[in-house]
Amino acid sequence: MSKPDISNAEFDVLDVLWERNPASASDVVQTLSSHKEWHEKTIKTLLGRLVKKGVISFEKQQRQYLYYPLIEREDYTAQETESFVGKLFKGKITPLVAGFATQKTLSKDDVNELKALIAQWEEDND
Amino acid sequence: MSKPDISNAEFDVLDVLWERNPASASDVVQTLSSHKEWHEKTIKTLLGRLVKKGVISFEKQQRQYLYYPLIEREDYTAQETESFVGKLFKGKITPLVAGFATQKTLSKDDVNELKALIAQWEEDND
DNA sequence: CATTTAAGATTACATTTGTAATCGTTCTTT
DNA sequence: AAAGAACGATTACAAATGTAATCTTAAATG
Repeated sequence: MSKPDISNAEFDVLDVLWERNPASASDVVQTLSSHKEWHEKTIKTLLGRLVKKGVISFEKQQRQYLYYPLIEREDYTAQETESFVGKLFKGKITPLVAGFATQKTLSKDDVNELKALIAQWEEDND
Repeated sequence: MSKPDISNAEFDVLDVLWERNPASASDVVQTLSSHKEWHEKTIKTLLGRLVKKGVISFEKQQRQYLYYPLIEREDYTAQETESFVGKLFKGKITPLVAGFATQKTLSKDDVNELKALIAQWEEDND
C-alpha cells in the first residue's frame, strides 16, 4: 500500500517512461543509452522490478511489452519533495531556498520566477 | 573523498550528533528513544558504520566514547539539496517551490520570508 | 575478590539494490 | 524446416541496509 520505494536506478527507468509513454523495453534501452552505461539486461531487470512494485505496468504488444507508468510524475515529485523538505528543513521551503541561494547562484530569471510565483500566491490567497 | 552515502537510519543518528555534540552512545540512544523504536544495539551498529564511513568520529572518555560529526549539517544539506533538485527539478528551485506551494499550503509567514529572501538577494546582486 | 553489568567489537542474517547472465520460447531468417 | 536472434522470466551474486544478538573486556557491585 504505502509508497513502494523506488531505487535510484529504477527511477532513471521510470523517468524514461514518464517522457515516452508507452515504451517498449528496447525503447527504454535506446533512450537510456545516451547517458547511462547500462547493459540491456540490467534495464530489463529494472523494468521487471518496477512492475513487481506496482509502479509501472505493461500491455502485451505481440511479443514485446509496452510499458507505462502507473504513478504520475507530479505525484511522485510532490511526495519526495515533502519527505525531503521534512527531513532536512523541518518542512519549511524557505530555508531550502535560502541555502540553495547561497550555494548555487540564483539567476535573475530564477528570482523573477520566484517573484512571479509569490505574486500569484498573494493574488490567490487574499 | 566522495560523498560517503549516508543511509536513512544512519542519518537519524547523525542528526542527533548535530544537535548534541559530542554525545555518548547512550546519549544518542536516549535522544532517539523518543521517536524511534530502535534497539540500543541497532544504534551502536549505526554509530559504528558512521565511524567507518568517516562521517563521525569519537574520543575515548574512560570506557565510553564521545562521538561527534565530522561533516557540517549545512554542507550535507547543501549537497543533498543540490542532488535532489537536480534529480527532480532539473536543478531549478522555482518549480520545486511552485510544486510545494500547490501541494502543501504556504503560510503568509512563509511567503513573507521568501519575499524577504528575494529582497535580500536583489540588494546583494545589483 | 567474585560476579554481574555495561561498552564497544564482531558476527548474523534477511532484504534491497546494482548489475548482469542464463533459460525457455517465440519470431526471423536462411 | 533448421538455426539463430530477440523477448521476457528466472537465477545470480556481491554490496548496502535494517535490525539485532553474541563476544570480549573492563568497570561496578555485592
